[in-house]
Amino acid sequence: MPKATKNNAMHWFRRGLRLHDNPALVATLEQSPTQVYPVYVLDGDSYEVFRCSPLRATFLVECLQDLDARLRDLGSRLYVLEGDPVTTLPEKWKEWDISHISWETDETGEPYATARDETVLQKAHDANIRVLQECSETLYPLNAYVKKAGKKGVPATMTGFQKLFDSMPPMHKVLPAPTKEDFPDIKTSKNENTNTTMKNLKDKYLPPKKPTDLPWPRNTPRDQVECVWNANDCKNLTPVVHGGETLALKALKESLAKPNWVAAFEKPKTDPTSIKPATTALSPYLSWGCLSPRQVWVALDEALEKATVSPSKPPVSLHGQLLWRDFNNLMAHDANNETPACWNHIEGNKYCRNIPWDDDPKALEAWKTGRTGFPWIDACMRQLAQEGWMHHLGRHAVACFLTRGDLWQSWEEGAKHFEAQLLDADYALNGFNWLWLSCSGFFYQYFRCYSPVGFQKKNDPSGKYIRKFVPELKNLPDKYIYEPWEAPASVLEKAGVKLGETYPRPIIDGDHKDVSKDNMSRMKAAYDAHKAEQAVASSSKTKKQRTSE
DNA sequence: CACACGTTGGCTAG
DNA sequence: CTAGCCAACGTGTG
Repeated sequence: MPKATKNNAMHWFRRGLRLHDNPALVATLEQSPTQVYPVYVLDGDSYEVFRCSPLRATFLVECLQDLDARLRDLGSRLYVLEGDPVTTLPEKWKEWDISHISWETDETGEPYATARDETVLQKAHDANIRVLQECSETLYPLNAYVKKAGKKGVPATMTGFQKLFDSMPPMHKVLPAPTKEDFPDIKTSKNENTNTTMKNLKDKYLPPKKPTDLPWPRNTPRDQVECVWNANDCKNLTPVVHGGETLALKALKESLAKPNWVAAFEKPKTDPTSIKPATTALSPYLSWGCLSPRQVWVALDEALEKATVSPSKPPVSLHGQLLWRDFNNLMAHDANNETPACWNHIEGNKYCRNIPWDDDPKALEAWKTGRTGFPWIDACMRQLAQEGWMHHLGRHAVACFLTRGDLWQSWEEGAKHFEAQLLDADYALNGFNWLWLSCSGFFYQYFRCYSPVGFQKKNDPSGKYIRKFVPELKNLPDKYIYEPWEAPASVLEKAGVKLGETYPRPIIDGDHKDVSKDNMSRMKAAYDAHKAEQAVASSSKTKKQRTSE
């Protein structure tokens, strides 16, 4: 029998945990491979798993289970490997006689993924394996924005980004999910070897069943892992959404079922104290890639066609939310392009002002655990722990409180906690929003400060949101639900609240008004110092230019 | 150099 | 419910 040219494909899922609009997967199938191995590598050191709460772990497990089920519907399956992709993948290339591999490009410059992909690329080259990479994490490839922006560089304001976006050519069309016919049919395959291999793998490399099946980071001592938990911590959690492409597509359909709601959507006007999310809550699906942003974009277009009210516009509209996402990704890409690995750090981040934050582990811990003594802040933080989600404006309030507003703690610490806890934790978006809220970058009006007391009284005067997530306060009368320390002793007693025992007194020294005023002058000083630094830098630059002339 | 503007502040007066 | 002030940021445009 003549030896056929080998043509075995591997598609490596990382983010992009979906079949629809997956150009890298399609590119692999277009090679008409004899066999296809869709793989996912469980990697404790990856950005997604390194800091991973039980809720995030559960979500990932659900995504992988769903992906496997959807592939099985097409006569294929998912192979879940474990360990460092840099060594695990090459082992399987050899074992499975792979000739080409595909994956969705990570363009954000997230340091772990960037180094990992460079190594895998090199090893594939050495092993004579063809690599097919496609961009589908954003509406346009980030590189396409960079090219279009040209010499003057990418815009660092949303207005500028919107102009750039409007100048882009038509968007790449949404690719449908592959069908059964796109996958090789094992049953009719005449290749004996392939059939035997597939049979031998039948009970191997199955997706994880529970969150505790996920690996811990390989190179970090257990006590230094950011988020340590066990099976017990997985009980009684109520995730805002469950993982997987199937549920993602269903949620998308349901979100857009009311065209007039879509058209009228204005993000700042949605209610953070709603018990059921007042927004679409599609962000976890976009973050893990269960949903394609282009798919959402097109679905929004279709919904708007059916609307009878005039549509809101970016940046507050639903389309606008996708623009923010691309903009944030572009900023991360640009920051990391110049000084690698800086985006979720202060050090070396060209978009971040260095503000001399305090370091108070007790304050940080109180914030993380929802025990600051400010019921609205604590309710938000406890919703995060309970559901893996909180409304965008809640995130604003707690981020402001932790940093420039009250506690004066570094946004890096807040960002790490969000990365561990949020189902939608996203490298680019999380970094951008912490820069914004702490007034370290992109937003500078530090005199606009959220009140941890009054901010949501307008939406929720009776404090039903607080009563749900901070149940030890649930019997307080409306008048004191946002500020229990103002309540007379008799009222507290009647509600069963003992301040300092059943619920903390406010963590800050004095009134929020006074503390935030003081912090504003600290911001002013930090900004002045920054200005002075800039002046020195630019004058030394001018000098250099003169000397070189 | 002046001025408008910036996804989503708080507060008070009317 | 709205307007205007608070004290006053940086960026982009003319």
